Amino acid sequence: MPLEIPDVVIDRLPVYVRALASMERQGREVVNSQELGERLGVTPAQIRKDLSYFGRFGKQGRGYSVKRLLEELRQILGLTREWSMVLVGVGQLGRAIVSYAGFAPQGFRIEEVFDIDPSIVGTKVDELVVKSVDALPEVLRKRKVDIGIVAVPAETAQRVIDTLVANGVKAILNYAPIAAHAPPDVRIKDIDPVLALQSMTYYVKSQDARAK
Amino acid sequence: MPLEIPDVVIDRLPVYVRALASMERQGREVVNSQELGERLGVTPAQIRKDLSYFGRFGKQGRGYSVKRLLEELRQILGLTREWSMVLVGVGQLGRAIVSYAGFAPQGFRIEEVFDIDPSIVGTKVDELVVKSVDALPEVLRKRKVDIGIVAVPAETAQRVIDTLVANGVKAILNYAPIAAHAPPDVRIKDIDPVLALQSMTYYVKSQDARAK
DNA sequence: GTATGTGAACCACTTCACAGCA
DNA sequence: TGCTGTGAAGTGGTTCACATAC
Repeated sequence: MPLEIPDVVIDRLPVYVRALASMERQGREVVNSQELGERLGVTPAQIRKDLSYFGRFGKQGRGYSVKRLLEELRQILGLTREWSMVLVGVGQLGRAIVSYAGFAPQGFRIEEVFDIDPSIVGTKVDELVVKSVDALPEVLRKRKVDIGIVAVPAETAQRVIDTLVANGVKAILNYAPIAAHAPPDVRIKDIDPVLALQSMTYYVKSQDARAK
Repeated sequence: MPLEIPDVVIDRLPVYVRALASMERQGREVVNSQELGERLGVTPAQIRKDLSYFGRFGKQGRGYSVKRLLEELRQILGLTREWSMVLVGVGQLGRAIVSYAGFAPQGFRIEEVFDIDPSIVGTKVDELVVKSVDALPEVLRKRKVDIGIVAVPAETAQRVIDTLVANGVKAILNYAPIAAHAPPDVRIKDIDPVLALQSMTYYVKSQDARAK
């Protein structure tokens, strides 16, 4: 229905969901844009505008029903169902991702894991038997896989992404330190703590200089 | 010198650095904004404009010296020195962060690790003896610590951040799933794969719907 | 001839401010 | 009365396009 919703808006919705879920657990029934904004470091107008892209979920003079808004946003984002993922790259990083406890409670399941190293293939990681990357295309064709997680070294990351894309994966979570390329209908999100650090240093460096 | 440089520009510089470093390793001497842009999925004008905030590093008709530009950007970002970090939270995630091989080569060193759990305090993680969070303020006052990494559960994350801030830490890498609060002179970057996944589902969900 | 550096034009997102509804 | 929803205004970042320099 809504045809031109900015990406930044979509990126904020999960943040709202997280806050609302927390409030719901605390038994809160109603919240207004003012309070939600303070909690999230966002202006109230921003929140209202964001929500207005999708409908009218509030009640004037009252605010938003926490439960209702949470349900609506989950619906909008597609968080009411399970999402199946495959992980490629079972090194240290890959192992950490498999055992990360944050995915499952939110409905994200790693269902298969792959690696290129023959000495790893066949071993178990957290209940999952590591398969060869050679088997990746076949598995992608057989199973319905929603999301690919890439945790291979930089050199092979683009190739892995190409394979995922070629076999119909439309969403990729990329931990490799590369600027990944993919067609516009494929979403890629990068997780790169080093880039995050390297931009923060700019500001800290400036502050140091000023302090002197 | 830098009048009003947008945060987004600063965020892109490390990406340029990474690409240039890769090109330097490959022996490339010169690059123009066109090619760099294609490599990174950014418009050439964007690159030129970004760089123009800091100086004139190119040569008309030729492009940029890879070596020179790399040096300049590293200087600007403060990547020519080592940065000392502390990690708070030595659970599964924290351990993975300590052993992450990507930090050290870029000059980011985890020098101390802390946890609240008495059964973990005193044990070793990758050469580092885990200290009690109670000792965190003292350590921060004694040692010069540039960056704090937060890998504790959501419930305690804000408290940890407050402690870091109260003791002079100006940059925080936050892995906890919360909207962290800090004064404006403290930079916080969040690493949250779940938020990344939860926004991608929006688009994949839409595509699925369209495909039917 | 070729690619940079940059003011100006453009575009996108954010914030304002207020009408409208509970 | 209080807070939402939303056009309109404002802000900030991106892209254009060309003078400039090699």
